[in-house]
Amino acid sequence: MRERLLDVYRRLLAFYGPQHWWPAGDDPFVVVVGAILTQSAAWKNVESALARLREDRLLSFDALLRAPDEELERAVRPSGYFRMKARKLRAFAAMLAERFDGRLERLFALPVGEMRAALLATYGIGPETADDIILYAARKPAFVVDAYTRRIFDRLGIPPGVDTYDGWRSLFTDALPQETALFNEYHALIVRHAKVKCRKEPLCPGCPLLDICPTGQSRLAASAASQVDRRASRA
DNA sequence: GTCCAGGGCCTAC
DNA sequence: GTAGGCCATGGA
Repeated sequence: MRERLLDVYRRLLAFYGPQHWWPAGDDPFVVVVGAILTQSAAWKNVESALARLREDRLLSFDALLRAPDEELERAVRPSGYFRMKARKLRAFAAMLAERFDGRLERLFALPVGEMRAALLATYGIGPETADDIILYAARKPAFVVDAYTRRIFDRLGIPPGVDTYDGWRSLFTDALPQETALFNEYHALIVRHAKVKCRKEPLCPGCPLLDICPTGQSRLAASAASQVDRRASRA
């Protein structure tokens, strides 16, 4: 499995190049806020919400704690689900204040398993957002599984042991070397690939995974066959 | 007008 | 334990 997963990774990296997701140097607190705001939202809308939060000087845990509901909601509005997301941001800030003296580095100093448990116990942080935060903000190895990951690997005929979030996650974490940089780039490449080629209505011609993808091959075979049919019926 | 985007919570069965 | 509804804006 390790070689299959690395093969997919190498193909995607060669085709799309590095994605530069949340590079080192980005403020980890902003990365956490972005991870929450991006839940079921387009990244462009998240950027506009982050810009408003920055303008309103709300990008700190104590500002998130103190800001009136309306102010916080107005700032995060562009990212959608704005009432829920304002509540989630405040819940994260409250957790940080209560358990870690408001210091992100204390949360991030925990062993990954404990950090993940603390995040999952926080309102609004589910498994994907928790792994997002561990990987891109704390910069420790956690593989982020999203709907794109499931779709792409399902089409590749690479199923998880169990069809749950943790089942999908261990498909990767059990087989791959535990390297933050690898997990970071792999997830970003999966998202890119899902947007460019492996969409709900996939664009298989020219796909870098085509020769290892049974779904893509059968699609192309079917479309080639239907072209032959059309030519035959015209003749 | 319809669909979807870097999910998670809550309720009902 | 899980299927289904709900949360909501902005761009294609």
